[in-house]
Amino acid sequence: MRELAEAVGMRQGGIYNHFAGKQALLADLMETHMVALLEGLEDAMSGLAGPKERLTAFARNHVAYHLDYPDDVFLAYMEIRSLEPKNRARIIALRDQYEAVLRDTLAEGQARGDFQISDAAVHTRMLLAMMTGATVWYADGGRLTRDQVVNCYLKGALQSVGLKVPS
Amino acid sequence: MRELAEAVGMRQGGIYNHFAGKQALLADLMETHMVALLEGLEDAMSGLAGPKERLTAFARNHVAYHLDYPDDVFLAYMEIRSLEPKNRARIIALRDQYEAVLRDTLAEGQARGDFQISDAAVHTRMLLAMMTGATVWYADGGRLTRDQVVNCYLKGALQSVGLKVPS
DNA sequence: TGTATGAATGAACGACCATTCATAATTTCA
DNA sequence: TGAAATTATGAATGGTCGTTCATTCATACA
Repeated sequence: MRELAEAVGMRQGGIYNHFAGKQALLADLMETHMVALLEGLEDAMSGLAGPKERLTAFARNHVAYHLDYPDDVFLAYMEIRSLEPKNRARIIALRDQYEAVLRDTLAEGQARGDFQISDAAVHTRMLLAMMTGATVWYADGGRLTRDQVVNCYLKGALQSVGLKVPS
Repeated sequence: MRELAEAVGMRQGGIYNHFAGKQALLADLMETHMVALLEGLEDAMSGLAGPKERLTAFARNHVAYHLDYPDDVFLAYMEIRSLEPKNRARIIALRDQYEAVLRDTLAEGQARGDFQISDAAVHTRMLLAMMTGATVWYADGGRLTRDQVVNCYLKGALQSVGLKVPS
C-alpha cells in the first residue's frame, strides 16, 4: 500500500480516503479489467454469425487485448486467490461469462461439423490458456510485432479446431 | 515456514536443520520438479524420430505429468519470481532446456513441411501454455478421465500444427 | 554405560505491513 | 471571505513471518 500510494503521489494514509482497503482496491481493479475485456469482446463479435468468423474475432480480440494490458492480466491471474469469497465470486462470474462466449462458439462449430474438437468445454480452456500465455513472453520491440504475434496465435487457434489456414 | 513444519510433523525451528532457509527450500523443490520433468521427457522421447511422433510423445508426457503433479506446477509458476537471481537462473536454464526439446521438434516438422506453423518459437510457447493450463481446471473424479483429457489436448496440439487427426 | 552427534523445541528478535486516527491542509461553495 | 467538507499526513498499533539460538532430546557408537 505504501508503494502504491507513492506511485500516485501521496502517502500511505491517503489511499484510505479513496478505497476502503487493500482488498477493495484489488477487487475494483480486477472488476474494471474484466468489464473492459467483456465490453471489448461484445463490440468485436457483434453481428458475426458463423463459428469460424466468431472464433477469429474472439482470438484476435483476446490476444490483442492481453498484449495491450499484460499487467492487468498478470494481476488477475496471480491475485484471484487473494480475493474474499464475495469479491471472488463476482470476478469469477464475469470470467465465466467471457468463457461462455468462446464455448458457445466452439460448440456451435462442433455441432455444424465445421470444427473437429473432442470437447467444447475443454477446448475452450485450451485456447484461453494458449492465447493468454502470450503475455508471459511478449515484449514490445522484440523479434515480432504485435500484429504478427496476433496472427500466429490466430492461426494456431483456427488450426487447433481442425480448420485449414492458408499460409 | 511454521505451516510447512507442522505439515511434516515438527515445529518451526526444526526445518532449519534440513534447509538453510525458505529460499533454499523453495529452490530445492523447484529444481527437483524440473529435473523430474526433464528426465521423464527424455525417457518418453528416446528413440522417436519423426516430428509427428515426437510431438505426440511430448504432448502426452507433458499433460500427463502436469495432471499428476499440479502442486509442483503451481508452485513453479507462482514462485519463480521469488527466487534469488542465482537460483532463478538455474531453474530457468532447466526450463529452457525443456522448451528446446519441443521447439526443435516443431522446427523440424516445419522444415520438413509436415507442420504448418508461422513460427516455431512462438508455437512452442503456445503449446506449452495450452497444455500446462490443464492443471488449472482438471480434478480427479470429474466429467472426464485423465486419459480423456490427455487425448483432448493431444488432438488440439496436433491439429494446431496443421495435422489431420482421425476423430 | 557413557559420550558424541544430529535433530527438535519454543521463546525471542527484528523486519515488514495494512490499517487507524488525530491533526493539518486544501478545496468547495454559499 | 468564511465555514464546511473533502483530502492528505505520518506516527502509532497490532499482527505476521522468517530466522536465530540456548536448551533439550534421541540416537549411534565406542
